[in-house]
Amino acid sequence: MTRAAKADPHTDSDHVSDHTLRDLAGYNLRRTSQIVQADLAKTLEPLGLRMITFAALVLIVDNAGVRQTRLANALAIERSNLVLIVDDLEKRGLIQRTQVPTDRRAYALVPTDAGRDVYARALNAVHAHEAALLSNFDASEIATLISLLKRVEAPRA
Amino acid sequence: MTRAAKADPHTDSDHVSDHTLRDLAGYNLRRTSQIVQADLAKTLEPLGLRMITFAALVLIVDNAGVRQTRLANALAIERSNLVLIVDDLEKRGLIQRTQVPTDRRAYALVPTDAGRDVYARALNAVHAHEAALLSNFDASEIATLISLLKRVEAPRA
DNA sequence: CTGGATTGTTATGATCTATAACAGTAATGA
DNA sequence: TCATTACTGTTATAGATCATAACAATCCAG
Repeated sequence: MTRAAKADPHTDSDHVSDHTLRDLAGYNLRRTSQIVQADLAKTLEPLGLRMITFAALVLIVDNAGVRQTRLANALAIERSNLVLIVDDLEKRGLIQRTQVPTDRRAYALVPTDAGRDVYARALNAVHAHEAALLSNFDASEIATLISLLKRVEAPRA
Repeated sequence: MTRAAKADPHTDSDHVSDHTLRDLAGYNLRRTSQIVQADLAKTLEPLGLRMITFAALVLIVDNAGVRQTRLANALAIERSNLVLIVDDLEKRGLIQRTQVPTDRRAYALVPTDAGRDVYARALNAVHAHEAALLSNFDASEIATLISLLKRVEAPRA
């Protein structure tokens, strides 16, 4: 047996009270997000995708022809950090950088058939993951959670 | 004027649709958490605290005498990473590593008066920050948000 | 046409995190 | 008792993540 079974009622030495932190939305947000992201990463790993790579692929499929700067804005990451992500997607044949006729600086990002296929499979995996993650939530609770999260974010948009 | 005022109704080239991602709890969690953490960091910066250092200080004040391994568990970080955090708090005179009579390997972490003072001021700042962050939420909505976040996390505890 | 802005890119440093290894100490069980 | 095992704090290290600055090529406004 591990140390978990230890019980020593006359001392609280193995209980750390974190109620002060747990009353803070920010702390709960941080903790919950950490857990969910770690879990999601495991879900996407078999598909060879990281969270941010998956998100980029989704936006490229849903917005064929999008350019990198706009994609970076939508993902709330720096243009410079998007470069390697797009490189990765392109090297694996999931998207292509195509010329924009009206602007020779820019690339229009378009998905390949393989990209659309991985998109579909990844999305299924993520949806299954979320269903498992939120198995003790009903539909309205999930909607409430997402709605509240968006509202926290919204005033800054 | 910046580029923001541009409007070109016959093309959606400056609108990136992210509804697929926005339907995912995990993605919203990630985005919201990023924003809140960045904001919280700014709140704590004037006090010389990082998020995790603040959290550690709170737990040490609320659980005087706690040992490092238990503190790391409560914060969900590695023992090794806690060392520098505790070093920092100790160097700045906010806590002390004191000997545990019954176990010469371990240190009992106790706050100093200065530590309790910074704790109080930091907590006030964070509470004010959260009030501003959630200014368009009523009390019950905040409670709901925190409760839902805890429930996502709970099955893994 | 020219100066300023934008696009994608590279390089770089800061921060954060997980892992492995270690010495010292404690606990366990034969 | 003593030998093995487990735990504590620590150090070192490598990976991931992220923001910033600088750059050439290109576009745009006056």
